[in-house]
Amino acid sequence: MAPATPLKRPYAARLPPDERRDQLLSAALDLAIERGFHAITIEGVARACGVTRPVVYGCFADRTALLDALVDRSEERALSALAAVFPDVPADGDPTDPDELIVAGLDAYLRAVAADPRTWRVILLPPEGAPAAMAARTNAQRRLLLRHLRGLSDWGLARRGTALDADLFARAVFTLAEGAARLLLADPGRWPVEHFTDFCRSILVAMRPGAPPEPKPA
Amino acid sequence: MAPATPLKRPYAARLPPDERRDQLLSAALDLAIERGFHAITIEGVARACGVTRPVVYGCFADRTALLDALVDRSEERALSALAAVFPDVPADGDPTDPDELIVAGLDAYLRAVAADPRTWRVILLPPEGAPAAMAARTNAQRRLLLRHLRGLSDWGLARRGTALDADLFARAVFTLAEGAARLLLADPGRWPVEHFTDFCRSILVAMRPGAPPEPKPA
DNA sequence: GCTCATTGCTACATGTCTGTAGCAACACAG
DNA sequence: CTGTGTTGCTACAGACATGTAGCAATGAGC
Repeated sequence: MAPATPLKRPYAARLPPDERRDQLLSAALDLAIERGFHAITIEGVARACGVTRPVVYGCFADRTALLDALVDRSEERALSALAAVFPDVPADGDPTDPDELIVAGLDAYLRAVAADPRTWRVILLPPEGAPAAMAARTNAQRRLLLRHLRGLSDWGLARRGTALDADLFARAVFTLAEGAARLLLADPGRWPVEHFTDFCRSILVAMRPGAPPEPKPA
Repeated sequence: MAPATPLKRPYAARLPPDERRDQLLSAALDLAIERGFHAITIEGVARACGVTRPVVYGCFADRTALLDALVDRSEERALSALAAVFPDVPADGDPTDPDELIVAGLDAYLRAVAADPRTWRVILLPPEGAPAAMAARTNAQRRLLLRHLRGLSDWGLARRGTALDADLFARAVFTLAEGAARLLLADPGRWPVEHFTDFCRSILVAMRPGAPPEPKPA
């Protein structure tokens, strides 16, 4: 009989290894987001690409290598987005307003998250079954980021003349920013970014020291 | 030969079903905390109690039922702890200071978490492989709690004369409280509870409407 | 059109966990 | 000490995912 009814599988289109690799990673990410990481099975990823298991093993040594590659890619994307978001600690004479620095940073961060939700979902709202290695790596990056925010806080609180624990302040800002990002991801469309930045600005304004001290002693 | 060397298994002590059930659940919780939920395997739980698999099946219909029971127990414990923490919305004439209400609530919450870390760890720092059903249930409870906090915020912000979005304020307080609790759990001993309550009080004091420059940015 | 390196497929062997059936040890009542 | 019900054990069968070996289809270059 002619192969008019290729019941099993219609011999998938051939792809060069690099493209296949990318395609498989994207499919794996979709599976993780929609049905959890435990749904990232060799068979599952292969099916999602209309391909059989040995094809996956052609691109990744084993399931662990696939997951590692997925985490690598997400981390890479997130970090490159973050690099554009966070300002350096301003120099001594810099006239930048600390409050506006925070608001601008929050705005940029939230827009970056909204612009690439698939990547940030995996980081901020880890789907079921996320590998421990991934949590470890995102937490390591969080610590680095926190260190940077701590530097900014030292500078900003001093400049503002606000007497607050800089460590906890940095952590609070970070926690709230991630919380806002989670709301954005969980319910896109409901929360315009300005909703959060306006709120942030209101709080900072409310916290303005009523009688501002001397701007700088030299 | 005498059974001097019971190589395989020394016939575990017999327990009535209720006690066995509790023991199995505790062992499962330990496994989840130490090695992730995927380590909760029938065999693993049984071994941890010095028992064989059919004993587990005597107490739970299957693995899913075991996990459900574990989630039930955690939820129950957490909710009964929370019930003692959160105050009702004060009546109209009540002279309670809103800021002190927040600080006292935070204090009580953090102490409740510190008093039962195994329960709260599972909720606030879900180990690897946590079942989606569990996340769904804790999130449902979070929504309820948030509703209550929203009521308190409406009252407190009005009474204080602070013009802030009550919904976001409630969410912010909740997010920060959970963040503080996570720090407590992740690194017990490093963070005295007063560290957080003092910081919280400092912020609220700084936000006292002493000299609000302009209420709204046109 | 043929050749041949490349890409994908079928089929197998293995390991780990689940869930069940039927037997064996214990301990308490009398 | 002996019966009897309860609790635990050994042993089996099946599901599902992994990872591998060897064959088959494809299509670009001559």
